[in-house]
Parts: sequence; C-alpha cells; structure tokens
Amino acid sequence: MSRRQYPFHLIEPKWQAKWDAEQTFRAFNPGQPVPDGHPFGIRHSLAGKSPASAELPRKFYILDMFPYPSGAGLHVGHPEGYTATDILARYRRAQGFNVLHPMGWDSFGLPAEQYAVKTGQHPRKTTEENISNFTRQIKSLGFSYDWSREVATTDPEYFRWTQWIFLQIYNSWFNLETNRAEPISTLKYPTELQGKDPLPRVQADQQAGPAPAPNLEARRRAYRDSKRLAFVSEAPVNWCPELGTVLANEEVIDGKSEVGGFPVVRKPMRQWMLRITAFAERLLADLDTIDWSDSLKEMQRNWIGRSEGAEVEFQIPNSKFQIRVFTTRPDTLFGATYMVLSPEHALVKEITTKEHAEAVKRYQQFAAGRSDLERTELAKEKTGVFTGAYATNTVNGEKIPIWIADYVLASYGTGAIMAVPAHDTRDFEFATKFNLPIIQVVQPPDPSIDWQGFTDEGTSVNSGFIDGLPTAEAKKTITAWLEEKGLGKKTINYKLRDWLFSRQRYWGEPFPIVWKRDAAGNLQHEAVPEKSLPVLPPVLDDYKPTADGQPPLARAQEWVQLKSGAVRETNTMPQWAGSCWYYLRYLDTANGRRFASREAERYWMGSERTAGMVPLIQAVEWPKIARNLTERAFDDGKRPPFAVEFSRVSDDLAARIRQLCGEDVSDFRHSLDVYAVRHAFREHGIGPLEATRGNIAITIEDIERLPEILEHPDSVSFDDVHKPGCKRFVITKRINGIIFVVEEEKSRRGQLQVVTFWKKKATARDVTTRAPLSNTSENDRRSEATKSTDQSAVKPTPGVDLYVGGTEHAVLHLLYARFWHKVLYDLGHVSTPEPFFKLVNQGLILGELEFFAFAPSGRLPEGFVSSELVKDIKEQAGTLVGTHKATGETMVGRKLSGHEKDVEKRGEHFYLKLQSQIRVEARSFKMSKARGNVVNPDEVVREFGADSLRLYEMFMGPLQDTKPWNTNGVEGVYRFLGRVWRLFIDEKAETAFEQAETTTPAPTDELLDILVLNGAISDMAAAPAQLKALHACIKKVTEDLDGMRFNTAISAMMVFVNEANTWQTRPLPLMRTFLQLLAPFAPHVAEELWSRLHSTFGQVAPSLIYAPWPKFDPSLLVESEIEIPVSVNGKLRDLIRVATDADSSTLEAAARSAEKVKPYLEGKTVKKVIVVPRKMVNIVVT
RNA sequence: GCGCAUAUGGCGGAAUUGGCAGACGCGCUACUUUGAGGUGGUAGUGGGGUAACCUGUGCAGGUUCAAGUCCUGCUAUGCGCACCA
Repeated sequence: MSRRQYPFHLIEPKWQAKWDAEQTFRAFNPGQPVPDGHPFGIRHSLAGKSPASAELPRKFYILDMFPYPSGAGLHVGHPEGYTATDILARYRRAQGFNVLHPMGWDSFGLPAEQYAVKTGQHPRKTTEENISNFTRQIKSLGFSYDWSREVATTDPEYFRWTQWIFLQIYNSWFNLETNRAEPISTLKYPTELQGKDPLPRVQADQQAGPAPAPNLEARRRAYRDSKRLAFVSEAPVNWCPELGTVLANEEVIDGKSEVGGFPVVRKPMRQWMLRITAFAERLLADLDTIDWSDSLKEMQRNWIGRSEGAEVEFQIPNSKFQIRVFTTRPDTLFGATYMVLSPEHALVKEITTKEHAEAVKRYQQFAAGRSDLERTELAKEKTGVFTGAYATNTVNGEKIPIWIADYVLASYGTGAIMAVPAHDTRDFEFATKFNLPIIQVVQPPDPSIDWQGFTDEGTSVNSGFIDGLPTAEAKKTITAWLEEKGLGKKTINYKLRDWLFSRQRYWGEPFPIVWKRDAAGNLQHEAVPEKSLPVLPPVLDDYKPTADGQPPLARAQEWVQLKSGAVRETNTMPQWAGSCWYYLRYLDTANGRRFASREAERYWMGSERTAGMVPLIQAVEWPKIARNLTERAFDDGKRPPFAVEFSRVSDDLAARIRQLCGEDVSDFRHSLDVYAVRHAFREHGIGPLEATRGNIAITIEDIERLPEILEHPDSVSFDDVHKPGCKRFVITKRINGIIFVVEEEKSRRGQLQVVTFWKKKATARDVTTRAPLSNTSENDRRSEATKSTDQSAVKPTPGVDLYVGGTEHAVLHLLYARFWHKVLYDLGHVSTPEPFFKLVNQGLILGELEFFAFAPSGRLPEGFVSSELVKDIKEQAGTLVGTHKATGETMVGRKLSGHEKDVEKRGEHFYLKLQSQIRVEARSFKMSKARGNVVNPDEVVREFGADSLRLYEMFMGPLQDTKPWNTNGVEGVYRFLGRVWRLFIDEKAETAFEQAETTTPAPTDELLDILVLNGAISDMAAAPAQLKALHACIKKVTEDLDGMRFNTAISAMMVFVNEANTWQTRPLPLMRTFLQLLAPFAPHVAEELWSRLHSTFGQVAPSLIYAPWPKFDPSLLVESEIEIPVSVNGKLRDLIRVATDADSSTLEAAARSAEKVKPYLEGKTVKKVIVVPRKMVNIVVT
C-alpha cells in the first residue's frame, strides 16, 4: 500500500468509539432527562433537566430510507444518501436544532426465507447476521445516527405495533360523507338491516319464510365486513408460482414479479385487501401540500390514474339486462358501433346466444389461461369473439353487437366499454381486424389530419344534438343530457386498485386474526384482542408451503388450531407493512404502551412552532407554462394577455381548501395571473394595469390597493414586484381568517412559484413566514445573510423534515406509507395528514465507464467492426449485443482492457487508438454482481478512509443526478484531506509518527500524541485577506448546505485550503472555524484536528458537534476595487479595474479609454453604451 | 406509442438575476523535492494559430447591446407509464 496521506486508520475508529461512548448524537424527546455533561445539554443549557416540548430547541427530523439488510452488504449507492443526510444532520445540530436522525432495518424479506427453505436455518438467524454486517459497515462510515433508536421490523416489540395498526385499519371504514376513515362502530346499516325487524320489507318477497334474528346479525356482519378498510376478497389475484405467493399490483411490472422477474398469472384466491382506493382522491390532492420532486409526484399521480368521465347504461333489447360502461369521451357516444365486455364479465353467460356459446366459452378459457405477460406482449394482435347479443346505443337507438375481448380489463371501470373505433386506437385496431363499422364523430381541428384513429379533441360531427360543439362542451352537454334522462352520470375512475395485503410466506408479520365458525357453520374472521399482541410466528422445521399449497404457517397445526376451536389466519403481511410506519416508531422506540407517545409524535412530527400558522395547502406551479400560454394568446393578436383563462384554482385544490377550512375558492384565479400579466406587460410595454375579468383571487387592483389589502410586513408594492433586481415577492391577502401567501422563488431548475394557503391562528403580525418552502431561496440568503446561518432561516415543517432515498419506492413504500398515515391521522393517532414533508431522490451511482468494441459473435477477438455498423445495441448477459446493419450477423461487444483500452475521442464518438477507424461504445452500467462492477465501501474505507469516501460520494455531482463512479476521483478528495492535515500538522512530527508506527507491533491511537501542530499556526489576529478567504468559504458552504449542493460546498473548502497553503502564518481562530465547516463532511479528521488544536493551546476542546455554526460577515467580503469586462459589440475586449461603487459615467469613461478597447472605437460611431454597474460595460459601435 | 427530465473540455462537473464559459477535482504535460517514487510541491492544460487573433456549451433558427441561460423546431440519451376505455 502506498504511503497514507494521514493516519485515518487510527483516527476514525477512535472518534467512532468516542461518539458511541458519549452517545453524542442522542436525540432527546420531550420529558426525557438530558444527562449532565451531554454536549447537547451544555449547548442548550438543559444539562440535568427534563425539558418539555416548549423548552427543547426546534426539531429537525432527517430520515434515510429504511434499508433491507441483504446478505450482499452495502454498495456505494447506500452511503450516497446516508452521507447527504448525515452532513445535513450535523449541520442542523450545529445550528442548534434538536436533530432526530435514526437508522433501522426493514428486515422481513424473501432472501432470508429462501435461504431457510434451502438449508433449514431459521430466517431470524440469517437476518440477524445480515443486520450485524450492515451495522458494522454503516458504523465504519461515522454517520451520526442515534443508535439508541435502532429498530427492526422483525423484532416482536416492533411488529406488535404493525399488527396493532393493522387492527386499526381492520376496525375502520371509509365514510364518504366525511371523506375519512372512521371506527367501524360509527357505520350505519342500511334501512333493511336496521332495527329489530328481521324481515325488511324490501327483501320480503325475495326471502322465503321468516328469517330468524341471528340471520339479521349475520347479514349485518357481512355488511360490516364488506365495509372494513381491511377486508377479505375472492377476486383473481396476481399469483407468482415461482415465488409461491401472491403479489400486489405495485409489485408486478410488465406481467413479471418486481423481485426476480418471474411470470405472474391471474388466479382467484381468498385474500386480505386494504382499501387504499378510498383514499385515492386525498392521496392525489395532498401531493400538492408536500415538497417532493415533480417526477416523483407525477409517478404517484400516474399510478393513482384519476380520470373523469361518465358512466352510461346500454340496454339489451328484449331482456332485463343492461350494460354499464365507463368512458372519458361521452362526446363520442354517437360513434359507438359495438360494445366489448371483458371475458370475465358476469353478464357474458347471461347474454350469449346458443350459437355463440361454444366459441365464447373457448375464448374465455383462452383468455383465462393467458398470463398478464402474454397479454401485454401480444398486445399488438387483438383477439375476441362475438356473443351473438346486441345492445341499443343509448343516444341514437342503433343496434350494436356485443363482443368479448381481453383488451378490456375486468378490473378497470365497469369491465365493459362502448367501442368508438373512429377515435380510439384500440377500438380502431379491433374494428379493423373484425370488420366492424367505423363512424366519424369528431372533426380534427386541422382538416388535413385523417379522422380515422384521431383520438385528440376536436369538434363533434354526426352526433345529433351535440354537432358543432368542441369536445369539452360536447362532453358537458351530453353528460347533462344523460343525467337528466337517468341514463348515465358523471363519474371519476381510478387506476389504483385495492392493496392485496396477504402473502403466502413464513417470514412476515402474522395477521392478528382468527377464524371462527358462526351459527350457520360459516367461517368468520375476528380480531385477536390487543392484549394478545404480538402474534408470534410458530417454530417450523420446514419453511416450504404445504403439499396442498397452503402457506408455510399452516404446517404448524398446534399453532393454527386454538383451544376454542378457532383457527389462525396463516397468511402473513407483505414486506411493505413494516416500512409503512417505521418513521413513527423512531419517535419513541422504547414505548411499550403506544407505537409512540402523543407528546413525542406531536413534537417531532407536528409543526407547532410555526408561529401560529398551519399550512393548509401549498401548490407549486411553473410559470413557464403560463408564459407560453400568454405569449401564444398574444400571437393571435386578438386577446389581451390578462384575459387568458388558464389559471383558475384547480377543482382538486379548491375541494381541499373547502374541506379544510370551509372556504370556497373555486372561482379564484391562481397567482399565476400575477406573473403572467406582469410578464406580458413587461414584454409588451402595455399599461395601465387593469383586469378585464372578475373573480380574480389576487388581482392587479389588489396589488395596487396594497395599504388596505396587504397589511402583511412582508408584502411588497407592485413596483417592487416589477423591479428587475427583486427576485422574490410575497403577496398576502386575508380572507375570512385565511392568509393567502404567494411567493415566487428561484429553484435550481428555474423559476418556481409557490402558493401557500395558511390558516391563521393568532394575530396578523405573527404570520411571518419569510423563509421559503425549500430553505434554498437565494434572495433570503442575500437579504438576511447573517440570519441564514441559524435556525430562523429554516421554515418549520410538519412531518419528516427531510427524507432521502432512491426512486425505486415511488409507488410502493411511498404510496402505502402515505395511506397508512392518513388512516392514523383520521383516527386521531397522528397529527399530520402527510408523513414526509420534503423528499429528495438520490441519483443512481453507476459503475466505472467501460469501452466495448464489436465483433461478429464466435469470432472474437479479431475482426473488430466499427460500432456505427451495428444496430439495435442492447445490454444482454453482462455485455452488449447488436446486429450488423449490412449482414444481419449478431455482433457481440467485447469489453476492452489493457492497452486495447486506449481510445480517443473524435467528434461525438470514441475510436481505438491502434485501429483508429474502429468506433467503440462507451457506457456506464448499473452496478451489479453479475457485471462485477460493484464497488465495496469496505475496500474504499480501508484504502482511503471513511472521510474520503464520504467526501467523494458528495463531490461526484448533484445528489439527485445519476453519475458514474471513478476510483481516481476518490484519490482527489483523499489528497485534499491530506492537504488539510498538513495545514495543521508538523511534517517532522509526522515522520517521527510514521517511524513509531512501523516499529510498534500493534499501533493504537495513543501514538497520535507524537504528532504536533504545524508551527505556522499561532494565536494571532488574522490578516484581512485571510479573513476574507475564510468568510467567503463560510458563506459558500452555508448557502450550499441549505440548497443541498454538497459538491460545490466541497470545492469551496478546496479553494480555501489551496489558498491557506500559501500563507506563512495560520491564525488559530481562523483555522478553528474552518474545521467547523469541514466537520459535517469529514467528521473524523475534523475532530482529531479540533482536539489537537485546542490541547496545543492549553484549552479544553468544546464539543465540535455542538459548536454553533459559524456566521459570515458580509462586510469582510466587500471589495474596494473590482475587475469588470468591457466588450465592444458584445465581444470581450478588455478588463478594467475600477472602484466597486463606481457609477455608470465613471465606468463608461474608463471603458472608452481602456487600452485594448480604443482600436475598436477608432473611426466608428458609438451608437449605444450599456453599463451595468459592478458587472460589465458593452459599447455598441457601427 | 404517451409523459417527464437531461445534453457544457479527454472524464465527473461549476457558472444561483441573461452580463469574463469551463470554478473544483480527475487525467495529461513540464519542472522540482527524493537514494527511489503509484509521494509531496510549482506551473500549464477547451480547440486552432509562433503571435495578434479566431473559434467554442447536442443540431437548426429566433429574441437581445449581450444567450450555456429565454423562445420555436429537431436530434440523442436517461427515467417513468403502457390495451386504464
């Protein structure tokens, strides 16, 4: 091994042990005693006290996604997110927050069970071994977790509460009137099940003979059970034979299991389901209240799949049957030329004629036998058969045939469709194949477009009373007509299905459910009493399913059969159950009476410190859209910009506000108006300002009547809004106690507008929430530079303040957890409707860049073919495979190594150096064991130390981006830490230390005492240039941490160190402050140098972890003279040095007389001079 | 097919309000320290040109005194969804 840059191998374990022993990172709950001497207590004057919520500093809950402790251990992707959260946790601690930063294990899972099936080893043993390996690896990276709060879902004291929450769900129903979950006891029975009358009149004629009273109770029970949020269903489920279990919709991708990629088939089975669909609307609407990435929100929206349309009844003549269909295009009703039922539809057997019975039956069997995979893969070819039956088109009385086809899904809508082949791609394909009539009912706006297969909006034709109406109007008109005639109604449908919640596995939470026979001998489910929780899984010696296909738990008959005669449920819960609520257990892990105490829940999850404000809802919009629309509207030359109708408060938003505070804002215009109008005015120089339409929530007049309407201290005048330098404006308006705050701010990706609706609790003056949603507003930092270094710049947020993890959980964990949280919220167990306020997705880390050259398969290695001759290049079995464009031969990519690897880039592509006409493929792949490109963090730590790994993970690029690993890059940050080290440590002492280390048989950290401080460090006043370097660094690091731009923060520290290296003297206070900046990123080396720095100068080192974060002094950063560029006709010609505050005329004069500028002005006429003070001068000549 | 995102040196990436493109790191080149160097230090490094200078942010247009940044249209890559009526 090469010489170490510094003795990280001794430093890192030393400080990790110290933090462990001191419990440095313990987060204190309200009411918990803070031990004497704990640095948190010392910082906040709470030593020896048991502070209540109000006495504790503000909370900051920063969470990593729950890892599954796999046998493979960590790879470098894990520590990326963990490092980011750890840096922020340490930063927030230094800022004075009470930081909750926990870690634990989502430890139920298939691999341990599969290993148990194979070897008979209990999955708990495998799980515990894996957990201890993960713990060792994570601890070796020095993360500041509060390990006293570690949880594992497999711990009975944990899953006791998972089972308890399941019972809460089981004992609830969804009240559509209140739009929330309520205890099952509030469920009202329909009239026929009410009272004592055992024979309701409605049913009297259907029911033969008088029914005994127990029958009523049984029917009530059936009704009750059908309304529970956890219910039993017999519907077809996703059965994965390979895994031997059923799967939720979310776990099936392209007809294959998400885990393992095995085929999945539909199979009817009795299963537990959770009624997540009841929450679809709220899961959708509340996305607007949380700060997640747009792409993630979009994924959830897509998964929920809300679509508005109408349900329409179609009569089958001469029968008692009718078919109900769902359509999003009721305007195309006149074009419905046939109908299709899904093969499983209940009416199929009723309506099929004798002649077609045989064919229909055969088709049903064919469809049932096809797996989802086959159905999607063969989607190109439509199949189906005619039933022989006809229906009447509701709008025009036409007789249309009824078919069955498996392109219609039983589980979506009503399982039946009206087919409009002219304007639906699938119907068009089907009709073409089976020669069904195609009638045009929509005229495309562009007449040159073929109407056949045109699925966009246009104008209705051949459609009776809606002819000539644009699609939107046509929909409204015909829906109203249908409702009036009682033939249909407006309906909203969701793609989201109920959550299939049981698994045929051993290694999961047993259901707290038993089955008992009722008087009629039917099995009925019943909750296990709370006091018998947790229900533990039985001990087995064989973990396979039983021979007759029952789950493994059924093997333990003595466990299944209770003395009472009841039997236990033998399914177990899916892995997602435990991760649905783990963030709540962290709040109060040791609590044996509740999943977390109310006080702890309110302190960590609530937002009580919002100065009397509760955020009701937040909407984020991109004004770009608004601008486009505005400009487009302008292009047609007719409409003024402010009449554009795009910015009403959306229906969902309005509904949400109505629900929360009873205020109807559905007629309000969105704040986008302000922006769009402002923009349009500026662009076109139109004035004065006037709104031409009413019902605008925040109107131009409102802004002008500022004194009356805007009494908020943060409000700015309309002029300020216009001012080019004003990047952010805040407008508030109060209506019936609700404060509407419109904020515009700059995000990383562009202009972002945030509308916050606050419900006010206290006086108007309390409503000061200047800090932005994401804590990143540049404007805030500029205007309140000194403030931004402490807590006041951070807006209090409800729920988890920051959650970091990969996108792989976008529709699984994140949807399920939101659902459970809403149930708990409705039932009053938690105080926020959403669990995770801000969520950031870390990007994938790919393996190192690899080069491939193609050769015909079988003829490797000679005869490389340039890659532009290869088409359809795909990754396959660890390499690249394609087809030769000319010969059609299969071409295989060979990974280049050794000197073959020498490539050069010409233009867009890479070519071999030795055979320069051969173009090669360059790609980074996802790390995988199969490719052998996995980087093991243990090795990186061994060679470069944990601090280097942490630093490199952050230095690679923005957290959210996908980026390739490059081990050379680790060396770069490692060298940086070496330079930091030598900035502080005397070189001669270092040599002595190294000699001592090689001669000592078992070196310990005591050897570190040989090291002495670099003589350049002394307790003296810093020179102005030194202070400036430091404060520039403080500013940059602080701002970048607020914006989670770790890469640029690190480069700012590198700049500082590069400069400090040139100094003859290194003043102690300055160097001390620098270590505080470095500490969140590289905590071990910072601690070591911090302690050495203090001991050398005879001081007792205060806790680095809890030392207040340094503030920068803007006055130190002011330059008296600056260099500004001068260009002529936009081309840079010279730089001039001028006083910072030089005015325009001074600048212009200096620019005109600049040495290199003069020649360009000679003999030319100066047409215009643009001077931007402090920035640049541009001289326009002709 | 639909939706979203991204595109800057040999590589990872900076450039936060339209105002000096390429910060910082890797790599490369030269010098230097050293008995030695897979160490440290110094200097250089977008491309072309001896130079003045020219040119340059995926491609083609546009707006502007000024565009990596704004607009329009392409192309490529990545991600998500995919018979959802």
